[in-house]
Parts: sequence; C-alpha cells; structure tokens
Amino acid sequence: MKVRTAPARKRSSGGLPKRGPAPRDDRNGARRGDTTRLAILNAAERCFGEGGFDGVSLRTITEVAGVDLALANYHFGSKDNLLREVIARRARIVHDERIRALEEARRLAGARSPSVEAIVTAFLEPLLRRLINRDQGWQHYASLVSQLDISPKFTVLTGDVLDPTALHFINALRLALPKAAPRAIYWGYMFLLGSMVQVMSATGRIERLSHGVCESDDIASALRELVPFVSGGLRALQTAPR
Amino acid sequence: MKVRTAPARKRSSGGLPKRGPAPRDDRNGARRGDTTRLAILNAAERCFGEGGFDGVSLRTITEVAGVDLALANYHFGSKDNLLREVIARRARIVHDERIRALEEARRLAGARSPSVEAIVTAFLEPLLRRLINRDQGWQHYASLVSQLDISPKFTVLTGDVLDPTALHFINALRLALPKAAPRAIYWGYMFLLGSMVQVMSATGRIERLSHGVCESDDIASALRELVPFVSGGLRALQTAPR
DNA sequence: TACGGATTTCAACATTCAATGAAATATAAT
DNA sequence: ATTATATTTCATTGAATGTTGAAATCCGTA
Repeated sequence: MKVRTAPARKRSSGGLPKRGPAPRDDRNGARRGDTTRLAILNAAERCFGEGGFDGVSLRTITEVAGVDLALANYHFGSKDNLLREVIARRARIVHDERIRALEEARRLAGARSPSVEAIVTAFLEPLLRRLINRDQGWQHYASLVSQLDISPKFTVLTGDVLDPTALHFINALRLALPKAAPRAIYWGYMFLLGSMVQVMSATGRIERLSHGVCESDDIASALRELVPFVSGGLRALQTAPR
Repeated sequence: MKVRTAPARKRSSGGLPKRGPAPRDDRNGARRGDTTRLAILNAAERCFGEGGFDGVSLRTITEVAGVDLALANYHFGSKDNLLREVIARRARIVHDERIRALEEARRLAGARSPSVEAIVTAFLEPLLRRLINRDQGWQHYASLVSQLDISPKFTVLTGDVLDPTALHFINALRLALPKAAPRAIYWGYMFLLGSMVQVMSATGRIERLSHGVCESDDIASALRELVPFVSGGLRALQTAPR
C-alpha cells in the first residue's frame, strides 16, 4: 500500500517533500488547476495591492478568489511564494517591454544618444500605459509594487525584480548626461523611481490637495507632467552640484 | 463599594468607558507612567518603521520596549491609536519647522518670491537634517511615514499629517513658478514628495545599483542632488506641457 | 472500465493576534 | 497612616493566522 502523500513534487530547489502541482514540462499545455491558480493569483494581486502583504490573509484572498483555503498553499506553497509569483508574472512583461522601448529609442537616435526624454519615456510608458488604459490587474500590481518598493522588508524581492532593468537605464542616462557625475545619475534614477511610485500608488491625496483639479487615476495627465519633470530634473543634475 | 474599573477617562471623543491614563491637564507635570509611555512610543516607532504597521504585533513592540503587553492598550487604547500618536509626535515638529523655514525664506527674499530652490529646501531640510545627523528615532519615523504615504489604507492618516503643510508650499511654488499651470504644480508637489520618500526609505537598493558609489544613509549627499533635481524638474514644468 | 496522478475539499493543527478584566502595586494627597 | 488614583501585572478571552494531513473527487489514459 503506497503512502500517496507526496506526489514527487520538486520545488524550486533542495525540495523537502511537499505537496503541490507537478512541474510544468511543456509550456503550452493547459491543466485542470490552471483556472484556480489564476483566480488565486488575481485575487492576491488585488488584495495585496489594496491592503499590503501583511494586511491581508490567505483566507481573504481565497475567499475573493472563490476557492478553498488550502488551494493557496497547494498551488503556491506559501504566502511568501504567492507574493513572489504575483510580482514575477507582470514584472517580466514590464522589464522586457522597457528594454525593447529603450532599444527602439536608441535605434531612432541613430549614432547619437537618445534624449533624456526618450529614455525616461521608455522607462515609464510600459507600465503607465496599462494604468492609462484602466487595466485593473495592472492597477493593483502597480499599487503593490509601490508599497514593496518602500518597505525595507521586501528590498530583496523588489531588488530582484527592478534592479536588472535599472542598470540598463542608468547606463543610458549616463550617456545622455555626460557631464553628470555617476553619483548624480544613481540618485537621479532613484528620484525617477520615487516620482513614478507616487503616480502609481493612487492614494487619492492629490484630489484633496487640489480640490479636484487633479485626479489620481488620470495617469495620462500625470505622465504629461512627469516626463518633463524628471527630464528637467536630471538635466539640472549636470550643472548644479560642484 | 465602588466599581473602580473606570477612572473616568475621557477619550478623544464620544468616549465609551475605557481604561487608560487620566487626561493631562497641565503641560509640564511629569507623571509616573511617562517613561513607560515613551518606551512604548519609541519601540513602536522602530518596529513600525522596520516591519510596517501590519507586520508588527503589539507583543513585539512591548517586548522591545521591555514592558508588559497590556500597557500598550492601557496607554494608547488601541494599536491604531498607537500608530497615530507615533506619527503625531514628530509630525508636529516637522510641520512647524517647515512653516518657519518657509517664512524665513520669504523674509530673505524681500518683496520678490523666494527661489524654487529656497522653497524646496525649506520643505526638505527640517526632516532630512535629522537623518543627516543619524538620529535613529527620526530615521525610523521617516521610514514609517514613507511606507504609510504609499499605502492606500493609510491615506486618511497621512493626509491629516501632511496635507496642511502641503498647501503652504504649493502656494509658495505657485508664486515662484507663475507660468506653470496649477495642475503642473500639484503634480510637481507629488513628485517632490515621491523623490523625498525614496531618500527617506533607506532600503539599501542604491548601494547594490551603484556598487557602493552611493550610500542610502548618506543623506547629505542625497540632498545635494535632490534639491537641484526637484528644482530643475519644477522649472521644467513651466514650459513643457502645452 | 479500471487505474493513477492531479486537484479539491474538509477539518483540524499549533500559534499568534488585539484586547480586556481583575487583582496587585505604586504614588501622591490628605 | 489612610485614602484615592494611577499604573502595572497576570491571566485569559475569542478570533484570526499560516500551514498541513487525509480523504474525496476529478479526469486523462491504459
């Protein structure tokens, strides 16, 4: 009589015998539990984005997803891992598209360096375009990433996601701003990140401040201000500090 | 025989009969529980700053403070209220000092408007100066405020704290940048906030990105880049968008 | 149709959580 | 010293947390 408890799942590495779906061999075969997986992923994205990682329980998430509580651990192993997969799903897409946009900007610029505006736009557009289109999944993702980006606890996680992209754009900015010190470029990139995060984490504060002149979810309008702001700010770094 | 359970504490408003220290009538009389209160306040500040509000329990906080668990609720009523008091304690100081710095900038400028740099500096310095001095309490406070600023859950709380200050500086910026549209000013202020938050939430990412060229806790260096960046960005808003 | 693995369900586990009640102690005023 | 109040301690509440067995169900395949 077999024990039947551990279907030989091989987790990411060093796997202790745990349960969970078998590893995915071919990349297009849809499986039975995939709709469940997706439902949990989407619910987690929404809940994490609204309440933060620690502010939301797996019970709430699976309830929103309309599935049994135990399925979260079956499909994702742990709450931490669920967060990782929520992030990874969209981070890949943004990263690829940013790199492609940067290459396209380089192509258009020919032999010279792309303008600061072009570089900044290549960085901002891939994500913000989704928010302009009011894609709810992306909105929750943006809110979540913003929160993780600020929390010291999650530096490792967000670093793995954001840092590879960062280096490409920092190099591009270095070429576009030859007179700026390296230190200035690094901090400038952080400021770019911070300004973007402020746009993405639609907390509704700007409505109160502006008495309705601006709206948190009018990302298109925000982007029209954000690109010149960041570009002008980066250019100012060339001359200002001794 | 009296019941002795409710020492007639009047809570902030509509008070149900709860326990807790009596209201403070005169403003200089130190009381017995004040050292406990302070210990909890400081421990909460540190823990919230490192782990986030939902990521830290009252147990951890009181343990760090070296006091009994029940004292947290005795002195602060609830975890939410503890957070509010942690914020309020330092927020008042920063607000007052920012307003004073702005008035000083106005005085120095005479009849004309202060420069954008002066306004931005008046906003940034009061808080960042404490971080430059490596004041640990302020460091934790800054990290905490940064996280709350991004979380949709805490918009009301951070709004009450930050918005009054904001309006003063938005008005000042409007005068300093007469050609900028109001919409641009409001967004510009948000970008200023975002860039500052990125400096305050020392997640250590910039070390990794720059391979040690920049350091998260070298706030003085960051400030030297931040002021020209934000000022240049704000100025760019005057001309750029149609 | 029967087998076997993948998925789902159900019921718990052991902790941990914020909050409170009531008794004990400390402190100041009388 | 006595009384009243402020503070601290201790024990416990009921609910919520992430995680895990073990059985039940589903479904493609032999």
